[in-house]
Amino acid sequence: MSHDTTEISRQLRNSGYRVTPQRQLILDAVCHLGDHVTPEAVYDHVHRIAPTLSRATVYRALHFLTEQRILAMVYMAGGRLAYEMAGPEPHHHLVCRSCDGLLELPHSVLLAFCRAMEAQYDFEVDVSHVSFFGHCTDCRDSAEA
Amino acid sequence: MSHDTTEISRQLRNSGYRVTPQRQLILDAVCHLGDHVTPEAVYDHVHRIAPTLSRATVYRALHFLTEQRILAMVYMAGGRLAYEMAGPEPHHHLVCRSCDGLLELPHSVLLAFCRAMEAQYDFEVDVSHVSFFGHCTDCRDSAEA
DNA sequence: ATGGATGCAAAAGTTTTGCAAAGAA
DNA sequence: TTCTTTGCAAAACTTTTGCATCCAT
Repeated sequence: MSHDTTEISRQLRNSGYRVTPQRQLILDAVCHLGDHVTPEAVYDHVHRIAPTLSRATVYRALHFLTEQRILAMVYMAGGRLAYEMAGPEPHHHLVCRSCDGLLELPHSVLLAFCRAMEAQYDFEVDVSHVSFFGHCTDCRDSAEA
Repeated sequence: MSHDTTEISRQLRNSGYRVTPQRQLILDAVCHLGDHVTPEAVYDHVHRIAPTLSRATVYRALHFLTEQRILAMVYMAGGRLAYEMAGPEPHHHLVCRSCDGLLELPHSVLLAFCRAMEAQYDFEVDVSHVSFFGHCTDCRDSAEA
């Protein structure tokens, strides 16, 4: 996924925050590394480009960009956290416990379910991101062998 | 929830594992502490009863008992892991991001959804436990105020 | 120039591991 | 007796924090 640097910069500046080279590098890294990027992977990537960029800055930027809804947190198998670009439309993941691979799930498949939870349990499901864990075709096939 | 000590002991011994006082204490603790028990909470609890029981033993026992399907892992808000007794019937949780409270969801409400994932995406959702995050009635009400 | 952001280093928190000793079967 | 499990301590990891400095605006 790509991102609109100009638009994001404007959004941040309008809110009184600053667009620093570090934040841009970190955002580019998440963008470039894909779907479910761990803080450590981001650090490895940006640190090669900017050796003084510290882990603290990576963690702070990931939190910050998530708060600004530019990134979204993704729950991986084993309770680990990762990040990805937050699209305008929420989407969800089927996470394979064996290979850690992700399948994207359009938001529509969850809508009915969420409404049911609301009605039956008076609970507002956070639809910004949901992960389901399990096993993908490939891993099931190799397990059967 | 309570547990059948005799039955569990037999199961473990039949598989060649040992039933130690530590494992019994840890299992009792999870049982007693309820629905979503963190390793640290287990440690605090058992350590008061058996001061030499170490954190390492708690972690090892939790992993072990989960592998034996006597406990189940529960994903909490913020990516933290917790444990609970694994009932014969899988069940699921609505986890409130504000108060960390849990609502139990019967397995039946997920069955249709899982079957759809299987059919549409060829992905076998692990139905042993699923967590949905969001906000419960109480927290929504207080947020509105 | 101002105040938000960074870098460093240290601390805090969590989970894992090696190995000798203990103890369940 | 045998072999799993424990306890301790140390290590490995992950994430957070204080504070002086830097720099985007």
